[in-house]
Amino acid sequence: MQYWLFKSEPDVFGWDDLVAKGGNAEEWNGVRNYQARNFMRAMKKGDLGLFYHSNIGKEAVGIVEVANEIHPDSTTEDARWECVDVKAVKPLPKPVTLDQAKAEPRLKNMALVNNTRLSVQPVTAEEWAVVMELAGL
DNA sequence: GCCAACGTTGGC
DNA sequence: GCCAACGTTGGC
Repeated sequence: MQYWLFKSEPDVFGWDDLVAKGGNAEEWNGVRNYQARNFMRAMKKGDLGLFYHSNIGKEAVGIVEVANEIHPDSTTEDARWECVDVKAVKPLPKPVTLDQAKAEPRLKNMALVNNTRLSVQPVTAEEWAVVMELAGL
């Protein structure tokens, strides 16, 4: 069981959009970065992830689950690009902001803090536990 | 809206 | 295989 973080601009596709799928899986397409794709390749069905809003909000707002493992990205003909499917699990009672993550010493090594441009990234079990604590779970 | 960081592309 | 040019992301 691994933990991940998925970034999305909420004005393009936000947490509310995923929740609106009613628990159905949504293709996490549009990733055009090898590092991010490689992380998706490593994902297993049932892995959990944070849903993070970039630009607007800059906070983790919900928990998602990997519903389907890596497969071709339906939005491109380019076979290099693959993606997983995710579904909404539950919202965070208290969203965890980027500022909070930066201010929290136990999260100082998070990719979210150090590698801002990486749109799909791993989260350690320790970091996950801290985020859950900050989120009120 | 700007800019820094970073990744990719393409000429040599 | 190097590196300059360019494009994109995302915080501010």
